[in-house]
Amino acid sequence: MSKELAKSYSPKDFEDRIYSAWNEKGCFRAEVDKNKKPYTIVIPPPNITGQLHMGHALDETLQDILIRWKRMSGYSALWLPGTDHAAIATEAKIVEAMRKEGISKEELGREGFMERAWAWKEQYGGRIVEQLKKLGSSCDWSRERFTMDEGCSKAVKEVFVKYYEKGLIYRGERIINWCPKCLTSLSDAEVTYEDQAGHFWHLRYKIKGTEDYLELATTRPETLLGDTAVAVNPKDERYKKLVGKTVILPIVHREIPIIADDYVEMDFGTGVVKITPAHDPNDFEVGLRHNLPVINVMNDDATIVDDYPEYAGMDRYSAREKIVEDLEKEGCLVRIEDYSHNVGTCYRCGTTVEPKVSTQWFVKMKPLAEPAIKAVKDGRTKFVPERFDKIYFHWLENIKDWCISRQIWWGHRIPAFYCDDCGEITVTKENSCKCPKCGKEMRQDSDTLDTWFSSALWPFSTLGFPEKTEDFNYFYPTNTLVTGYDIIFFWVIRMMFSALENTGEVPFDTVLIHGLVRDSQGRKMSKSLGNGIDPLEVIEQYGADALRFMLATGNSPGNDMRYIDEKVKSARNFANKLWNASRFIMMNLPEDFEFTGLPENPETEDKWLISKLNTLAKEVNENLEKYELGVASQKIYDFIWDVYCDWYIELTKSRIQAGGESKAKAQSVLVWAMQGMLKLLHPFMPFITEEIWQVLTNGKSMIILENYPVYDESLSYPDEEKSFDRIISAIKAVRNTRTEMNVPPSVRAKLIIETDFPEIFRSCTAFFEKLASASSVEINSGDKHENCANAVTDSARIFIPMDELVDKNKEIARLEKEKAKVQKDIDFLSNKLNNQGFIAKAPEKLIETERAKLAKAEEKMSKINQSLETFRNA
RNA sequence: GGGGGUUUAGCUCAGCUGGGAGAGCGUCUGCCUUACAAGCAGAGGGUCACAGGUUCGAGUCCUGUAGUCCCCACCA
Repeated sequence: MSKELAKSYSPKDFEDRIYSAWNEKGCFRAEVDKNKKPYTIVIPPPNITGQLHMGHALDETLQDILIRWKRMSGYSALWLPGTDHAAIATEAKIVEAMRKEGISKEELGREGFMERAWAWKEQYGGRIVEQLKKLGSSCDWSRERFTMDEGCSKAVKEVFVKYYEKGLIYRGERIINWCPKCLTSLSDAEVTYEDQAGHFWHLRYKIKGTEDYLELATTRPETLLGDTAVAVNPKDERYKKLVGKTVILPIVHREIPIIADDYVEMDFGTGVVKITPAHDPNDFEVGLRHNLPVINVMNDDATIVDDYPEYAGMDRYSAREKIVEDLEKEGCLVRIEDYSHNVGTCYRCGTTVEPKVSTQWFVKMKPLAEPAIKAVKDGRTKFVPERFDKIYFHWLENIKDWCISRQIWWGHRIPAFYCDDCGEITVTKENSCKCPKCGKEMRQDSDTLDTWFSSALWPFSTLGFPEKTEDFNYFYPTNTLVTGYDIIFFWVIRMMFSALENTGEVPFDTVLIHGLVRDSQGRKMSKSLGNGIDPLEVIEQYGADALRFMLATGNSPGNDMRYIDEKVKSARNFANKLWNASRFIMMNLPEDFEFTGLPENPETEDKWLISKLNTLAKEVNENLEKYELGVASQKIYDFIWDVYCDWYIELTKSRIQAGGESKAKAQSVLVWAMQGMLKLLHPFMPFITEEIWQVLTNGKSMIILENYPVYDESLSYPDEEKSFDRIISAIKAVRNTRTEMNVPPSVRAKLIIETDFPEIFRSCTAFFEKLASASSVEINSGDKHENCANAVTDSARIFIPMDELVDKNKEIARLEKEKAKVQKDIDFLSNKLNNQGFIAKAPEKLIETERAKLAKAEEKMSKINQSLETFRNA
C-alpha cells in the first residue's frame, strides 16, 4: 500500500480534495461519442439568489446517483448544470439592496439598473454553484449555462417571434393578477390561494325612484368605488321586476344598472352581487357580457386613485375601514359577519394579489396544451410515480392563456417594438428596428418575460437550440428530469409544450418526481418558522456522503420525507463501518500485494460471498432501472454491513491467522468483493468510495470511471450458498443457546455436532471456534452427549457439554418451545400443500419451495425429537 | 366542490408486478472478541386504521367508512 487510510473516518479531510481531482481530470465531462449511448439530465436551474437548501440537496442527490450510475454503465452521461435569473426574486433583492443605499430604480434608470443587476449576478450567482459542488454533484461544468446568457436569450427571441408569427402569442387588455408589492403582473401559476379570516359586509344600495333598498354582501367593500352594476339571476322571481332599473351607489352616489346574469347564484346570500369589473375576474367577465364600463379605483401599489379625494392615496385596507365607517354613516351598512374565504397571494412575497385590468402579452395555451397531453397519454414521457400524470392532465385540460409580460427590468426584454407615430407593432429578433410604415425608429416594449418562459426552453436552449449543434443532435431529447411535485405546473408542463412545439420531440422520457424534505416534526422548512436545516452544516458535521445516503434511503418517489438528525448519523456510521472494513482488509495485505482477480479454486464460503454479491449487483441494477433508489441503497447497506462485515470478514480472520493458501485466497476475495461493493455504492456515496478505491488500487484508477457491476452467470454458486448457509444457521443456533444459558463468550466449550453433512461442517470447525466460542469441535464422533445443552437446526444437532450449567428440565423446556414453533411451521406448510386450490393454481416454482421448506422443518422436527428423547431417557 | 397522498413495531419509515411482516433509532441482556463502542452477539415488540369483496392465498387488488396531510376550483 502506497498510502494508508486515516485511523478514523473524517470526511472533511478528503471530500473537497476528491472533488477537485474529479473536476481537474475531466471526469464529469461528457463527450459526443458515437460508440456510446447518450444519457442526459438537465439540472433544474437553481435561482441565482438562492442558497442551497434541503430541497436542492435531495434533488441534486437523486440526479447525481442516476448520472454516476449511467456513466459507470458505459453511457456518455451528461449532467448539464446552470442557474436561473429568477426575474422577480432577483429584482426584488437588488431593489432592496439599493433601497438601503437610498437609491431607487427610477433614479438609476434602466441601463444603470441592468449594470448593477449583472454585477450582482457576477458576485452572488456563483454561490449556489459552489454549494452544489460540496454535495459531490458531478455536473459537466464546461457546459454550465445561465437562463440569460447569449444562447438562452437567442432561443427566447426565436421562440417568441415564432409564436407571434403563428398567432400563439398576442397582446391584449385582460384582467390579470397583479402584485402590488412586486409591482408586476403574475401568471395563474404564480398565485397561491390561502384561506383567510375576513368579513362579509352586508350593504344596501338604494333603488332609484323608490324608498326600497337592494341588499347585498361583499368581502371587499372598498371596491364599491368601482362598481358599475348590480347583478341578479335572471330566473330569480324576487328581483325579476327590478332588472333594468337602477340603484344609487352609496358614497359615490353614482347611478348604476341592475342587470341579470347567470353567474349569480340565487341561493347564496341575498342573491344580489355588486359588479366591479376592474377588480374581480368574474365581474370582469360579467362586464364584458353586459358592456359595462371598467372603472379602475386603485394605483399599482394598491392605493386609491385621486378620483376619490376622501380616500386618495390610502392603501386598500385603510380605505376599506374608512369606507365601512362612511357606509355606516350613510345608513347603508346592514351588518357585519365573520367570514373565511380564499384569497390569492403572490408566491414570491405573499402579498394579496389585486386583480387588475391591463394590457399584457399572453401565450395562447389551447393549441400548445393538446400535443403535451397527447405525449404523456402516448407514453412518450412518463411520470414516476405514475399518479402525477393526473395533476399534469388536470392542469393542461383546464389551462388558461399564460400571461408572460412582467413589469420589471431584470429579464428577457420582450422583443416587440412600437411606432409612437402610427401605432405599428413589430416583433423581431433584432435589437432595434424602424417602423415599416413610417420609417421612424421604434420603441421597444419596456416589459420583460416571465422567468419561466426561458426555463421552459431549458432542455434544448442549453444544448444549442435553435442551432442544430452536435450536442443538440446527440444529447437531445434528454432522458430523466428530476424535480419536486411543487413545480410541475411552473416548469414541467411548460417544458413539455415548448419542446413539442419547437423541437417536435418530448424534452425527456421520464420525469422523476420527489417530495419535500420536512423538519423532524413534519413541518415544511421555512424561513419564517426558522426550522430550516442547512445542508452545508450537515455536510460539515457528517460529510456529504452521509447526507446523500440519508436523502436517498428510506423514502419512495413522490412522497415527502422528514429530516431527522439520527438518520444522517446512522448513514455516517455506515460510512464509518465501510471505512474500517477497508482498513482492516488492507492492513492484512502484504506490502507487495497485487490484486490479479479471484482465486482459481475459491473455498465454499468464498463462493457463498461471491454468489451473493453477484445477486446484489443484479438486484441493484434492476432497482435503479425502475428508479427505486432507496431500495437499491438499502440492499447495498445490508450487504456491506451484514454479509461482508459481520460474516465474511469474521470468517476470514481465522484463515488469515492460519496463513498459507487459504489466507491468500481470502485476501483476494476480500479485495475483489470490496471493489465490487465500492463500485455499487459509488453513485450513492461518491467520496468515501473514491477515497478507499484510490488507496486500495494504489491510485492507478478512479472509481468514478470504473464499470458498474452487473450480473455474471459464471459467478453464481447456488449450491455453495445453500451449503454454507448450514454453517451460518448452526453458528447462530449455538450462539442462541449459549445466550439463553447466560454463558459469556469468554467461557469456551466443546461442540459435538451430529450432521448428515459432515464434509462442510468438518471444513468449517475453525469458524465454530472463532464465532461460536468453541474450544474444540467434533463431527459425528459418536461421543456421549450427557449434560449437554442442545442447539438444533434443520441440518445438524449440536451438543454443548456444560456440565453443571445444564439443567435437564430447562433443556427439555427449551426444546419443547422450539418444537412448538417448528410444529406451527409444519402445520402451516402442510395445510397449504394439502390445499387442492393451492396445488392446482399456485405457480410450480412456489410449490417446490414450499415443499422444500416443509422438508426442512420436518428434518428439524425429527432432530428435536431425538434430542428430547435423549433427555427423557437420561 | 373536485382530485390525490397517507394510515405497518414506542418513534421515523421501507415493503417492486398478491405467496408465511422488515430496517434505522429507542428499549432489555450480555460483551472493550487486536477494523470499527460511530462497534459485536442476542432478546422483546405489529388482529399492517376499520368494514366488506375478489382470490387457493391480501399489508399488497376492488368498494365503502374514519383520521390526517396536500393540490386544484370564480360562490360575491
